[in-house]
Amino acid sequence: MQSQVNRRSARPRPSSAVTLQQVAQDAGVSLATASRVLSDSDRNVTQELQERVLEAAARLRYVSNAPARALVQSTTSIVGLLVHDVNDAYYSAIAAGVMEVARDHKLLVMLAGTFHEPALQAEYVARLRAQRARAVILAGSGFTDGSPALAQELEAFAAQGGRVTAVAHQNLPVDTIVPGNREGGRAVAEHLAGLGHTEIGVICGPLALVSVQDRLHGFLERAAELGVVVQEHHRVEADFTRDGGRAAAVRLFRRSPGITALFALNDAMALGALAALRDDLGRSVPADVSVVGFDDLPVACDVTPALTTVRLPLEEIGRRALLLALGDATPSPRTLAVPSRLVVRASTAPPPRTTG
Amino acid sequence: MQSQVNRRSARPRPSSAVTLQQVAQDAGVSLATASRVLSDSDRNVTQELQERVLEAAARLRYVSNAPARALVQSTTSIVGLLVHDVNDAYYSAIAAGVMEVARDHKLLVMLAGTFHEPALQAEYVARLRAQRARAVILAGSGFTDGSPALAQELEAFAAQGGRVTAVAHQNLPVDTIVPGNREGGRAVAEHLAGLGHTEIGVICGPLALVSVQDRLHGFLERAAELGVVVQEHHRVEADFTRDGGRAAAVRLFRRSPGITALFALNDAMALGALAALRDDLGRSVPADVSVVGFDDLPVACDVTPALTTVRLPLEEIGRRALLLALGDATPSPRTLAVPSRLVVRASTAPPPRTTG
DNA sequence: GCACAATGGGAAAACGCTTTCAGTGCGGCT
DNA sequence: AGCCGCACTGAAAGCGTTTTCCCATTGTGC
Repeated sequence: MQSQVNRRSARPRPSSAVTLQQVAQDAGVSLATASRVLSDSDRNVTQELQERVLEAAARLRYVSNAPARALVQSTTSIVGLLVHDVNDAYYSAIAAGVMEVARDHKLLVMLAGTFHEPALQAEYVARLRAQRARAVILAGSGFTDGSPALAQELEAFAAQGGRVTAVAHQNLPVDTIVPGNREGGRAVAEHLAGLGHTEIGVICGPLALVSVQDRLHGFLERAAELGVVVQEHHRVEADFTRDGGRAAAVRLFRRSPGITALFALNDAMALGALAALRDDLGRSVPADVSVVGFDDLPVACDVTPALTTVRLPLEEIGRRALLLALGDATPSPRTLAVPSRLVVRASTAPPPRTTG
Repeated sequence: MQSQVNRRSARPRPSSAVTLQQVAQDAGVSLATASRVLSDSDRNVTQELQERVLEAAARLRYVSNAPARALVQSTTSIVGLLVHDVNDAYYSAIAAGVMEVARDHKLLVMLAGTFHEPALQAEYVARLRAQRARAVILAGSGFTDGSPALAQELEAFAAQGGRVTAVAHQNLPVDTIVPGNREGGRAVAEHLAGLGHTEIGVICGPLALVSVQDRLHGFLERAAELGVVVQEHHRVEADFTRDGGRAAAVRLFRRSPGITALFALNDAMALGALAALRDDLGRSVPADVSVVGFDDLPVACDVTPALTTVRLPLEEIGRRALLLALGDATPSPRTLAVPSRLVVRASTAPPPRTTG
């Protein structure tokens, strides 16, 4: 007895949406003709009929049913954008670049926040596959162990004709953008070593992240080349966030008070470190301790002292990522290197004299 | 003779996507049964068949064709989110709230950046209507003159069964979230007047924006009540950005050097003003000039001095906006007030003694 | 003036799915 | 034992498009 009620009330809606059929009727033409007028087909339609259809469509405020269209064409104008955290300036910047290209190409962007859960990442790719999205952009850095579930989903997506671009991922058989992480790490090492620092602390993000690994290894590599050894206990792993950076800085200085320079593997953590040095540790920057970040988020030049950091052209990365996915599929997978650049500001200086 | 060939080769792509038909075949059941198993219908299917279908689906990595599904159900799990600028922390925060609720409700979010062009706003609503989106959230503040094109599109969208929530809009016949803009403005007036400021400059965003108007009027209203008159030439209109705020601050102080407090109508502009005071005007904050912002973006506590501002619970606004759109449609349109709160930090202090 | 190509319009098929409707086999009741 | 009803499966209709196929009409060359 309840099934009746349920079934009725479950019926979604009258859905009074205007259909092409109605437009055709209103214009006094066939369905086929109306379709030809409104969906820039290559078939010609008489001026006269064309106008009648256009007018009817405008009058009825007709917009074509995208799902129906997608069904018959088996493609859509949707692209997916996967990020770890929507409310992170790093991803906002990338997203801005993506949106720009999307606007120019009349594409719709589906934004998916994975909330740092790897499982959600694969799930979203599956859903995007279900949507028959044209492309997916993995903006968030990948994990060094390469999640197999994600790889499988991407494979299925590609098999279906979807395009994929990954940013800072490893071992994924898709077009990949390689930001100058390693190179940026090297530049930081050079800068700090050049200033005369020898006791350098490093605040890492999750070591499982590809970009963390690249930045760290670039840094260690170049530091070693320059004769600066970063001791194991001068490195701490932290959340890739402001709070993570703050806590890590405190931990690090409690352990090794002699540190004169701090390299945080992204700006968010550097901001936290700055706060910790100022509020928790009472050290002044750059007089007592130099601080370097990574990414060059807009905030970097608004803090005091302005943060020395490595600039990654994030919007450009977003643009390139989508463009790559929109380009020829033939010589795939390709990789595209995007260079980074050290930006020296006020947060770095030579180490204090070892007053004795 | 050619028709044979054409029919095969004209098909857009092999589109090797797995269909439900194939799953059914693989499982040795009918299309209907497979559908019932995979689309949580209310009909029962034998344990045995259920397993066979599930197994086949997993083996073939089947995901249902969302457009096809949308076509028959005439609804989707898509919600649209319209913002003015993707790369603006204000919208990132709202978006984060929206994404959170979207994740919990298994919805897909289409993010549309209008790049401050009102025309794009209406166009995106139309495209979202074409997509049969379930709801649209207008996160960007509306214009006081209420764009008629947008209103029309929204009406059409609603007529089709779509839900709409607007944030800080006026005269739109849709559910609306009213952030405590006016109230926040009042709190700022009280704070500054209480400190003893009488020469207060205001850096406004575009006056056509509803939220700018609300913040400004709340401020002026309360200031007047407390006997503080903000002269016309102490108010400047600027871009709602950091650079806009910076330029405006310079302009304002050139014109009226006697100002002892500055109220920027959002944090981005306040940041610019801080930079201008420090780098261009050589005034110290808060000793010479007090500065107040609005929004309480995460940066606000990272700048020096930390910014006194009005906190708007942006993520909460995002969550509420989507929840509102997902709720009952019956008692619509509704309005939901979200309170703001003054957060006093280090950028405000009593005015300097009028040294004579 | 007539076969023939070219042009443009309309009927109908197909896209992949959900859901209705009609069936089939089975157990329980009188 | 026969019938009804129950529980399930499968065939088929339809969602709103695009696109094919076919037809009618017109213009063209001999």
